Amino acid sequence: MLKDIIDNNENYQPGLSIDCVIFGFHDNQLKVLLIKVERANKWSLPGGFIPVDQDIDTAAITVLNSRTGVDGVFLRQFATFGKVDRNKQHFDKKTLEYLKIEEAKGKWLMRRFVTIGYYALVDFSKILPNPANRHEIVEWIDHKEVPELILDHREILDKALDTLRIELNLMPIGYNLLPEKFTIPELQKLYETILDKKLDRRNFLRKITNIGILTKLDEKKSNVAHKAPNLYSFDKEKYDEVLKNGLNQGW
Amino acid sequence: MLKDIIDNNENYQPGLSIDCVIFGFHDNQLKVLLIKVERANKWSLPGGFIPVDQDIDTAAITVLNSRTGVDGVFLRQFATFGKVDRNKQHFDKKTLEYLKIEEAKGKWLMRRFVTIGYYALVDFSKILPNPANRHEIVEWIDHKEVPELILDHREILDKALDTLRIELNLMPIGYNLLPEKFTIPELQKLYETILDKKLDRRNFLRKITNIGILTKLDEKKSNVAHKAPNLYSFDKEKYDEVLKNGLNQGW
DNA sequence: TCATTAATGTGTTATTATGACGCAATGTAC
DNA sequence: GTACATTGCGTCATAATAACACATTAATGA
Repeated sequence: MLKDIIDNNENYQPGLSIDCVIFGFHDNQLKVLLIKVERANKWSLPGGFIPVDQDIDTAAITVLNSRTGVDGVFLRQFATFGKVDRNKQHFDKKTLEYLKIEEAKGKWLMRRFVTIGYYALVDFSKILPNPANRHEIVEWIDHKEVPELILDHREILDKALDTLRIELNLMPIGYNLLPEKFTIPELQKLYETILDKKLDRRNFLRKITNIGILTKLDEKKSNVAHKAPNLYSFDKEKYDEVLKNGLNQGW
Repeated sequence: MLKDIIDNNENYQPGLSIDCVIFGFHDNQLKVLLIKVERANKWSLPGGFIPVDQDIDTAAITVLNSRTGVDGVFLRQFATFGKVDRNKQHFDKKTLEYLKIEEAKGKWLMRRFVTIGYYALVDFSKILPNPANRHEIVEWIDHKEVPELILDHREILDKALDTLRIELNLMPIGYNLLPEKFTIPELQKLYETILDKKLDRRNFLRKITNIGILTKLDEKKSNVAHKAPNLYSFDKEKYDEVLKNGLNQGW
């Protein structure tokens, strides 16, 4: 893996990487897919390098796909991070020794790196977190309980969430985060979780249905306490149309 | 210049550049600062490389500052462009010969480049376009009359304008694009130019004043045909506050 | 069985924001 | 002076939003 890349580092863009913030939604919680390598004591965002013969968007899809197995999902570039010392001393001599990387080749890793941030929205239920190898742990972690991350990954994660919050006002969200059939309260919880604030049930219903991207199904959710809520699905055609044109016109 | 960078290319991030879309406003037109080198037949965005010991934001400021002489202006990263072939065959052998760059060193330039896009809003009246050398032309060009650009610079420019249009709905714009004292009709023209659509005079006044970022001055614009419009200035404190918190809450 | 409870579904009202205008005021040009 | 273009201020109908009341539903347990 990493060693293969180092050994063939001329096939990759030097000093440039990709990090993905992969969001999922489960148990009314916003989850983030994080990775921990055996030896490390901190978690990190799934990332990767950019083959010289691949578009950066393609490289991002590869990163996402290798960890989640899904493709065709919502994936968007949101920012590029390039503080001078952002990866200072990340790969020290000891780590290189441990990874059995020659010092000469290790220099490729030790140089200053700029990273391009992407965020993805995926259907939690369809994902089986997929470790790249047996030395790696991949896990969904509640975004409110994210532990200390390596480098500036915390900053990257925060910026991704900020972007998602802003984009919530510009486009519909949910198609990639919820199962095919869902209830309005579930969709509302998703919005509330992302925005980290309570919304009025009745006003939410009116606003979300007025957008015209929902199809009310002739079916109720089963096995629930209390009144069974109606099931809905997204009208993909209208959803994509709104995605393209945006929600609010503003001026 | 370029030759100095190539000769000391180990001091710069390889395969990574910065391009700036610098917007100004003059004669009720949105202008873009473009560059043409003597030998080239196409215009390009002002750009530069990233010293290994500089944050990318700092490098962007350097690019902007070197062409316009101003600093402390609005400068924002908006996207990173990394199609595989975006700079394919941009520097060919002939060009390298012309620039008196040895073939070995020229390889640094010929590799695949990813570029980070920044856009800036500057006060047209305060800027003296500043060529980096005598082989270079720097000019303000009406955004509606931008000629063919090199590489994917057209795409970069379009994306910058798209971003600006979206951000117009999220934050106040004008502080960096207009002189200190301005009239409401001038501000409206700015909005209309950016959005490329007509706005109702009276509704615009109401909406823009309701934001609470304008100070009505006890002064009218002089030397104008017809009724003299009142002068306004931005209340910087409130302006910055709204900039930070955003305009629309949406949900 | 049936009241309790905690959800969902639907509707109402007051307030605010928006879009589409009317009209008077101002200052230049003739 | 009058014509004219532009600014400044206001009105009105409509739409969007926030706050809230009440009926409905289904599981629970006395």
